[in-house]
Amino acid sequence: MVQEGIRKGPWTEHEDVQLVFYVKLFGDRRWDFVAKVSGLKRTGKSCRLRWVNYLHPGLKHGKMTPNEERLVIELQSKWGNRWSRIARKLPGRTDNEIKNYWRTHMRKQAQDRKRAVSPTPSTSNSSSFESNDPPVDSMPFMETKDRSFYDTGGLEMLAPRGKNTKQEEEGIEKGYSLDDIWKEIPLFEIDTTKGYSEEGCNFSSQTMASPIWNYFPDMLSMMDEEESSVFVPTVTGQIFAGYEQL
DNA sequence: AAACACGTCAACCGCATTTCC
DNA sequence: CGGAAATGCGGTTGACGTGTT
Repeated sequence: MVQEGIRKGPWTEHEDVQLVFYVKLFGDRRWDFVAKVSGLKRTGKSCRLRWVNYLHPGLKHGKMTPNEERLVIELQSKWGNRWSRIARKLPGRTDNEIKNYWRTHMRKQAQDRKRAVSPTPSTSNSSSFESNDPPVDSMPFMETKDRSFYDTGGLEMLAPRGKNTKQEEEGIEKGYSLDDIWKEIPLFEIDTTKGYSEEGCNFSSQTMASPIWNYFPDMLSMMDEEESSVFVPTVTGQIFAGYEQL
């Protein structure tokens, strides 16, 4: 699959919209297929990454809470750099995010250590949590099943999680600019009178991190039927008029 | 106000693992 | 069962934003 003209670098808003749309249609498993069918000049790999790290509904985009930070540190000391595994214990956080956090954390720590070449080497080890903290498994917000949370596998994600409300608030506090971005996506050209009305949209900011979902409320409920291929030409034709590369 | 240093984050790359035929 | 393709994971990099001098 040597695709010519593969795009790299930052994703545009339009690409995001397009990707979300097609992931909703075909699920988040067949990335090569999604990449091809969407007309995005991206590799399946790249699409997956974008989805997992940025577009997936339920992602938290704000700063890590102290609890999360603690958990990351503890789990890292327990499991090492198994970022995706650690991420599974932190709903709404991605392995990439955690990895990034850890790097920053370690750098800071290294600097601190350098500075304070400590006279009291009393267990100022990399993991100051090793002994004192309660077992991770007993922590309250570890309810995620072992399955990766960004494993939407289709429709499951649509069920309200009802867990993120608080974090959403925190996200807002951080000036979560995605909202703004999404609002400007020229997608509203979708004729909302044709079945994409805003009523009936249960998702809203409560459960969905990405406002993109507001644009596809009804479509989301159609996702079960993977074979919505009939749906594709019509709807996408409307939405992405001028972008069809199918 | 400009230059520099530092931190953060998105995205790429290569390798490993899993799935499919 | 073996090979090819797809997917997942972890390491790394580069761009950008912010703080400091």
